[in-house]
Amino acid sequence: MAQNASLMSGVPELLVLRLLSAQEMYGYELARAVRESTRQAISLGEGVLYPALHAMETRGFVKARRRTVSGRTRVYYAITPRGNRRLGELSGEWRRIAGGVRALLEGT
Amino acid sequence: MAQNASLMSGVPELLVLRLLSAQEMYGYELARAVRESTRQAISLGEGVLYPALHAMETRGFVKARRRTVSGRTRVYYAITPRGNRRLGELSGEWRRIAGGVRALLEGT
DNA sequence: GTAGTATGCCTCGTTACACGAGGTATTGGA
DNA sequence: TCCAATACCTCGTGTAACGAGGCATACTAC
Repeated sequence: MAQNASLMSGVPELLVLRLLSAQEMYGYELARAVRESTRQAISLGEGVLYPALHAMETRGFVKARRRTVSGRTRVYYAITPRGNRRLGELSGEWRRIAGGVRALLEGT
Repeated sequence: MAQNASLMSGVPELLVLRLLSAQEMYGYELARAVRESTRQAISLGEGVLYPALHAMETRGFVKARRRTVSGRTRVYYAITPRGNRRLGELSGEWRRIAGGVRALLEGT
């Protein structure tokens, strides 16, 4: 699936935070969840997902917790209160932008 | 109005092409039209608009035509066939992305 | 046994682009 | 005479998506 950098900006963070607001998840699981929840419309490459997660951790939006399951190391991420606020901001922005684009595209 | 770079990527080009697909317009006019058509949701700064127009001209999506009106020089832009194809692609991408985001946000 | 696929994490370099700040110039109204 | 609106432009900065590459383990099929 051809991703379009120039239309995806900010979206990965929004999607990840939204998924984590429902439950703790690990990276690989998040990748799958994004594909499924967007009905294959969006797929986050690992070169996008992992750096995004690290950045969000640095900024205090998520908290990481390593855990080994059947010989494999997973890094589980949980959303923080700060991350929840961020999610609120981002989804507000998204609604504003998406609403504006839709208004213009459908033009009166 | 605080613009959010990380959610706007690719959007300016899409909006401008869509407006030009209805009629020829000049830069300043486009800026106003974007604000109005998006119901003040989106405002393209000149540092975004003009470089975007130049890039689109270079890529053959629009054609520029200078015209002096009452002592002021305006640069009118018209969409090209190539630009129309580009518009089709971009709006398809947008629908895909926006649909995916909406599906995930509203999630079950 | 061993080859291939799925799981699971990571980083680096490139490219693209939004944005603010700054610059120039003319017109017209207070 | 000053200031807002019109109308164009560029440069530098910062952010972020993306592909390609790398590492390692588990499981399944041949």
